[in-house]
Amino acid sequence: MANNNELEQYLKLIKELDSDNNCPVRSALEMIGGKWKLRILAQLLRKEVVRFNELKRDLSGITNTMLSNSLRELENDCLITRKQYNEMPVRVEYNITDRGKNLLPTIYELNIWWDDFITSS
Amino acid sequence: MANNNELEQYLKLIKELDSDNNCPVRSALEMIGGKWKLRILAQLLRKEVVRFNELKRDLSGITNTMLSNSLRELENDCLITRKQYNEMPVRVEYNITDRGKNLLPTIYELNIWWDDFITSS
DNA sequence: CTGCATCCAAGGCGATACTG
DNA sequence: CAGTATCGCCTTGGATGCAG
Repeated sequence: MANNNELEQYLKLIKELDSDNNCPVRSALEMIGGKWKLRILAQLLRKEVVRFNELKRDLSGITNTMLSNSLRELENDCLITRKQYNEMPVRVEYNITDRGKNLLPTIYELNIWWDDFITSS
Repeated sequence: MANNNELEQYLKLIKELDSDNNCPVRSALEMIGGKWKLRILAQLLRKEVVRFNELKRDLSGITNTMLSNSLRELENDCLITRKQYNEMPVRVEYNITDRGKNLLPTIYELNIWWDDFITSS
C-alpha cells in the first residue's frame, strides 16, 4: 500500500482526528450505516432512478417499513432525492444526489481493502 | 471529485458488487463497525503499542466489557495483535497489524467525503 | 492489571395489517 | 402504488461485581 509520503499524510490525519466526539469518519459511517442503506445507495448508483416497489424487488428481503425508513433518512441526509408525481396511482421516483455519488471513492477503497484482506489470508 | 475515467471505473465496480450477500464492502464495514472499534484502531494507529488500561483511559467512556469484547474481535479478525507478558501483575500489549494499517486510505477517503459534505452544505 | 460473568435497557429490525 | 401503524423480538451496548 501507498508510498511513504502518503502514509505520513494519512497518519497525520489520524492524529488530528477527534478521538471522542465529532469525528468526521464516524459521522460519515453513521450516515451510511444500518442494514440496508448501502444496498439502497448501490442500487441507485446502478440505476440512477428507481421507484419504491422496484427497489423493494431489487433488494430481496427488505420490508416496507425498513425501506420506507431508510429512504426517508437518506433523503434527510441529502444522499438521495424524492420526487412525487400525483398521478393515479401515485408514482414516486428516487435518485441519488452528487453527495451520494461522492461516496464512490470510499466504496472503492473499502473494496480494495477487503480484497487485499482476503487474498492475503 | 474524480475525473471521468475514475468515475467509470467506480461505477463498473458497483455494478459488479453482490447486491445481496458476500458484498466485500459490507463485509469490510462489519469488521470495523460497532461503537468503539474505529476509535480503538485509531488509537493504535497513533500509538503503535498500547496496554489495556491505557487504552481504557484514552477512550473516555468505554467499559471493561466493551473494550475486552472489541479487542478480542479485532484480534480474531487479524486487525490487531495481543501479546501477554506473564509478569506480576500481568502486562498485555496490543498493537496494530499491517492489515489494520491498510485501513488508512479508506479512513482518509471517508474523511475527505465528510469534509466535502460539510463545506457544501 | 486484565479481563470475564451476569444482568439490564434501548434501539434496530422485522412481520403483519391497514390506508390515501 | 407507496407507504404508515402497531407490535414484538433480538442484538448491541452499558453497569456492576468478581477472578486469575
